[in-house]
Amino acid sequence: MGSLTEENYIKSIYALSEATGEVYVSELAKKLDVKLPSVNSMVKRLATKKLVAYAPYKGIKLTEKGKKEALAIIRKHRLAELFLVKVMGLGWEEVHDIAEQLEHVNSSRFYERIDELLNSPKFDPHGEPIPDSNGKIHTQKRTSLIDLAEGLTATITAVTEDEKSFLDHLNAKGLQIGDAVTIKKRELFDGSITLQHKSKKEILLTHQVAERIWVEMTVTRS
Amino acid sequence: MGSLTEENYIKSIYALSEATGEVYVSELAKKLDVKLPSVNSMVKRLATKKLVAYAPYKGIKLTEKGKKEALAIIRKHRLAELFLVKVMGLGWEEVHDIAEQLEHVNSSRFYERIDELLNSPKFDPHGEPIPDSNGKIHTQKRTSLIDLAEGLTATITAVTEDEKSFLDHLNAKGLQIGDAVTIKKRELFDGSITLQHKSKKEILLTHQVAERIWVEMTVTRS
DNA sequence: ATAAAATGTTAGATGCCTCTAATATTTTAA
DNA sequence: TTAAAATATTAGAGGCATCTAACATTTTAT
Ligand SMILES: [Mn+2]
Ligand SMILES: [Mn+2]
Ligand SMILES: [Mn+2]
Ligand SMILES: [Mn+2]
Repeated sequence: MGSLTEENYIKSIYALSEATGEVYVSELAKKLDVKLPSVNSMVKRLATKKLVAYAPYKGIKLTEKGKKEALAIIRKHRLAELFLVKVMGLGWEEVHDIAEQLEHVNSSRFYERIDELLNSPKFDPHGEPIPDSNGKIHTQKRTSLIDLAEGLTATITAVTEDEKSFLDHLNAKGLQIGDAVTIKKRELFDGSITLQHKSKKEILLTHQVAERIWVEMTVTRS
Repeated sequence: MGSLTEENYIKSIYALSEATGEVYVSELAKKLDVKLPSVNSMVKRLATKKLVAYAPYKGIKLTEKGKKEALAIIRKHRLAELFLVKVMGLGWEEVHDIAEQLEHVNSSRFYERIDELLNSPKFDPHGEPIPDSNGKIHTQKRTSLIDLAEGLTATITAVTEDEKSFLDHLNAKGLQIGDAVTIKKRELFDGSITLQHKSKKEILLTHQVAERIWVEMTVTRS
């Protein structure tokens, strides 16, 4: 295992490569909030350790070894988040920051027990899939709320952010994973969406918020 | 809060000062398994930060600020250990190493919840007192097994080590905190002790082991 | 009072991780 | 095809935490 810093680089490279394919040194610098030369030298170190392959102007790519390490850290992060919610009773909006620390705990026993206590869970509290202990991850195809036509009903399965401010916002709106929602109105002007919620309340979401919410279409029978 | 390294220095200084009064740079070096000059420069840094007062050849002393920080870390360590045993179902012999990592987690929510779930516990799984959130700690006067006369009965309240090998040894002997034991025989030659245990078995302990076990005299009525 | 033992310091270096300032290369767009 | 934009590198430095090698001071025991 590498240092804490190294682990955070690997994790960020993985996340960015999922989102955008290539990862540029400059992107990584922005994500990690460090300056370019810092990233440059770390990427060299990671390349020496065969954790990444790097070609300037072409981007950084994790090697198999790097990918495996990334998935191990993500597994620990997500297991920790779910544990904090299910076993310790914390809110889904407050677990990410703690998991950022717990993901670096080096103890197979600790994570074995968490996995057992949660009965080998498949999803974290934000609907993100938890890689299994071999690093296998089930990526689902996802539909965003903004891609749903008026009148359709769907179930919220995940959100793409675990930043506290975003989750606080959803809490305030009364939205949770598992909730069924119907698209009442889509505004052409600003992309905002009005939902009909099980609570009978109508909920207005801006485009910015709605696009971060993933849903699964509710099966409709004739 | 300081760095992880700094926290470990503070904690070790506290532990050594409990055991021996003064703490010499050389002692600390041995305990932390680093060389003298490393300790020398760190102690200077800690002194700059007003965490310790240091006089060469006289020893290192924690300031009030340093003591407060030490107790906060010890509190987190011991809460974590008990949590790992009581909530997560790990054995008392395997929790110390994990707690060494968890004690550095920076999250008041995390430790608040642990404290609540455990109902503000007073002792860790090895019988060590848990400082309260203000750093107040209840130090008990302790009697070692080796100071008990033949024929007396006492209850095991704590052990002075949480090293795995020592606890594995006690597990193998079938001894736990809370067990009542009677001194059957004390050997003059090597200081070893034979116990009568609730399990009806007789247990032989070397001096080295017995001196690390604390007991409370069982009240005897006439 | 002196020598021995215990305790501590300085100098100089290294690895990790970061920075600013200056410069370089590659890609893309006019 | 050249200029602009995007991307990246080098040089030189600093803080933290560690080391080895050499040297220094204080305490203690004789
Ligand atoms: Mn998270
Ligand atoms: Mn999550
Ligand atoms: Mn411990
Ligand atoms: Mn303990």
